[in-house]
Amino acid sequence: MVKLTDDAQIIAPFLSHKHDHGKCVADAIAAAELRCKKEGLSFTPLRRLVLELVWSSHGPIGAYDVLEKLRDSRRNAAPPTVYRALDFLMEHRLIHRIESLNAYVGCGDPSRHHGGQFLICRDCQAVAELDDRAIGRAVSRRADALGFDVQQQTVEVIGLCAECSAETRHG
Amino acid sequence: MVKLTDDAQIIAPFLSHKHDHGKCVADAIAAAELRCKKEGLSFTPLRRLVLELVWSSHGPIGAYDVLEKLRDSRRNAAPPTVYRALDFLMEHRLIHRIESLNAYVGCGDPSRHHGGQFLICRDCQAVAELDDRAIGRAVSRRADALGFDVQQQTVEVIGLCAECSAETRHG
DNA sequence: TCAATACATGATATATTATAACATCAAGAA
DNA sequence: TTCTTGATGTTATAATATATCATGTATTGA
Repeated sequence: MVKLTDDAQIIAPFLSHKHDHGKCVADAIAAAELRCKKEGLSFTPLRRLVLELVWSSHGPIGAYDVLEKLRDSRRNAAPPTVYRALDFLMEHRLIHRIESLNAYVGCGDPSRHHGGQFLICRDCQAVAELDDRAIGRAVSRRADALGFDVQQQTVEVIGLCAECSAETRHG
Repeated sequence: MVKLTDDAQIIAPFLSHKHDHGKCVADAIAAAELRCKKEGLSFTPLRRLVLELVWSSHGPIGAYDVLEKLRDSRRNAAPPTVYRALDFLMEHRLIHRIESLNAYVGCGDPSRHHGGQFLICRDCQAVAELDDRAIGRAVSRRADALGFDVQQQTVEVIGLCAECSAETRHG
């Protein structure tokens, strides 16, 4: 996790297109395991596997793509199998849903409570997850002024990540 | 349109649950007509009708609900009929899509360019559309810091509007 | 005016995403 | 053990969205 100021943190940064992804996945699973243990959650083999599959793409992945991968090991897995596991993982904030893509992405830091803010690269599909309180506060301030009781914030920014943006400019 | 500060405007406020909605729709259509004329856009009867239907609910409405209403006057309308009209209206910012609801809502002020920020009431489905530059700027600042080239911002806040929130508290 | 063109719509089929409903199984509590 | 609860299996279907090709209509430019 990269600390920018007291106020803004990058929960999951954009990564070089060729980072050590095996380690990413392993770390994420370990963190999830830890948190489930702490909170007495039932981190079953299925849920663990689905979490691995979501992480395996290291980008937003659709439920049916997860299902396809899941079928490598569980031949008759059906949509509810996947959606139930995804629901569990979302409920306990181990993954996030990207509304504008109908897709799911691993949470970069399940140990902390944070509003999901995402930068999504249109080119390489990479996602950076932020926790920028300046953003959250700007939203809350306006909502408060209108007497609106905020339950959930969705902030999704589509564009080009630095790496892809550079590639585009240079040919 | 309500001006809050130099910086933040409510494009479309929460309205009392019983406001004069006929006027709302009429105003929206008139504004759309004006803008299409100015920009030489083809505001066909179908597109106009779909825009009216989207406004008629004065809240987010699904494509298939629009389709159902459309069939009152166009018996064999099919999904592409609606989706094409919705695409046109979105492209020209006469309506917005609420990603977290898979639904569409009339744009409160098509004459100005603005990032869509929405407060969505979970209870009464009302939507307030904002253009709060503090929010937009907070997002842009962070994106810039990461070299991210922003193309589109989606900010959707789910919760309870003041009216529903009061009802909840008082029984 | 007429053909050529481009845009808009009609019509059919199908893809993609998500949930309902009910059956079965497995683990722990009474 | 039996009961209960939560997790998963299984089948069916709902809800949302797009592809494709045919047809119609408005403009425009020769």
